Amino acid sequence: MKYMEFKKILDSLDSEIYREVFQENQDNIRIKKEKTAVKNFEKIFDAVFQITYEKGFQAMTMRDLSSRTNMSLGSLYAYFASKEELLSIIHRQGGSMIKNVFAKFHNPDDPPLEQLRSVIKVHIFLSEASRPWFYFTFMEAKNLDTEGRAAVLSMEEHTENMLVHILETGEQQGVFLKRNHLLTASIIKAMQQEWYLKRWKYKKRKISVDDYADYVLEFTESFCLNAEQVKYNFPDNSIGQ
Amino acid sequence: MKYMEFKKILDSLDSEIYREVFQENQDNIRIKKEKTAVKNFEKIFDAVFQITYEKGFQAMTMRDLSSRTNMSLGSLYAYFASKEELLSIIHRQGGSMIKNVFAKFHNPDDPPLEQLRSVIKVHIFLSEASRPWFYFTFMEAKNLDTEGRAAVLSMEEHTENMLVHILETGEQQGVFLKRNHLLTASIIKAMQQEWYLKRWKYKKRKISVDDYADYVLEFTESFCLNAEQVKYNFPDNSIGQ
DNA sequence: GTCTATACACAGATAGAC
DNA sequence: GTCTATCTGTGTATAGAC
Repeated sequence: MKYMEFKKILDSLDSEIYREVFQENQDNIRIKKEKTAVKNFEKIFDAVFQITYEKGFQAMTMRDLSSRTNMSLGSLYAYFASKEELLSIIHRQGGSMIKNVFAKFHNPDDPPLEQLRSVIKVHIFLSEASRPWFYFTFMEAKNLDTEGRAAVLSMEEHTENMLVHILETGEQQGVFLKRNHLLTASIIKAMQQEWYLKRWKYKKRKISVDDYADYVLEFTESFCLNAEQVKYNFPDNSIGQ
Repeated sequence: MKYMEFKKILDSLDSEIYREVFQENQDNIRIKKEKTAVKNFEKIFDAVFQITYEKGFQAMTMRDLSSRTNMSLGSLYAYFASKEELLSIIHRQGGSMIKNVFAKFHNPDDPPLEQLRSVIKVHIFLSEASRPWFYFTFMEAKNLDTEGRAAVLSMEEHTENMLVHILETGEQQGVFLKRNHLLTASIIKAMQQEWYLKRWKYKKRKISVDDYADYVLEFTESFCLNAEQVKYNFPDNSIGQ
């Protein structure tokens, strides 16, 4: 799968996000018209991502946010009760979106090698499509309350466990080598993270997200794959699609 | 090399750091006695690292710092002119320390494979020994002024170029495979970074820094090493020490 | 729903006694 | 060198007109 295909499928879901934000917080905000709320939540979120990328959430003042959105302070507070709640809304919303996408693209009945490739690619592609959110979550997690931090950690563990399970199944089937699968999973996650934390670097070097994902796959497979078994299953050079 | 050996060598240099901080900033601070300054700079730096790890530098107030160090606000301002200058001092000092250590442990005349192993290990070991500083630099880099950010980036490029050079030399000698060495270097850096960004995770799982460094090496070598050439050079199983 | 004006708290920083 | 007390700016948040 290439990034463009992924993006197309994703976009068909994407428009729902801000409607969800409105509906989930309907009781706590003063805005009643869905159309207005959706339009402005999008504007607010985008501005938060921009400013936070430049100087961090703590350093962002409500006046920064006001001037970037062209909304007054008073208006902003009609959409959320406090700066801290805004942080919490962004986190919650992003988290639920991520989970949905993963569930949609993951098929536990595929053979392990295919699952491994798919999980790695989907994670990198998703972090490309929603880079502001991934970056934001990583950098601002420490500003969350206890509950929020727990949610971030549980997500981290969830994706790691997914990888471990795939690697173990593959090992049992003789496709993957015997390794410390938990450590392998952590290192794969580190490579995925690299993409959204340092994207400016790859942009400068004209490395596309497809290039990067393929390289991560190659790196990972050279370590995990049982070469004998693979030769047996794929006698021609169809490996790597 | 094991972490313990590395740490012993490092400690013999380490005691100098706070004396350097004093001497380099002697003109800008009101404290005149070296002994007092050194003792308190150490206390201040440690407190900053602790608090920043919990909530970030922006969110740290001078009053937080005051109560954590048991020094009054007035006293603190005898050691630096402003909160921003404190940030700058910490960054500058750490940067110069890192460069010294790298220079001390890197021998460009060693064979490429040995250099690769050494650079990877030294980086991980150093980030273990000075984890608060590495973590601080990564998370707080965006709060620096233009000059400071440029320094961080140049350090990042410096270590990456070191790796690229080693991989190229090795390829020419037939020890390493032909790869996109710049991408390989970036991914190695991502694996190194994982250690100091997520150290709590490995502590929980009882993975030591030696375990982790060895795993990174194994991972990297399975991708980079030219298996034929290695067999030729090391007919027995002495590989990996 | 959005605005301006403002309350109130708390941050960084300094003065000056000891 | 260190302290307490205090100044001053700026941040979050709200009240109330439109």
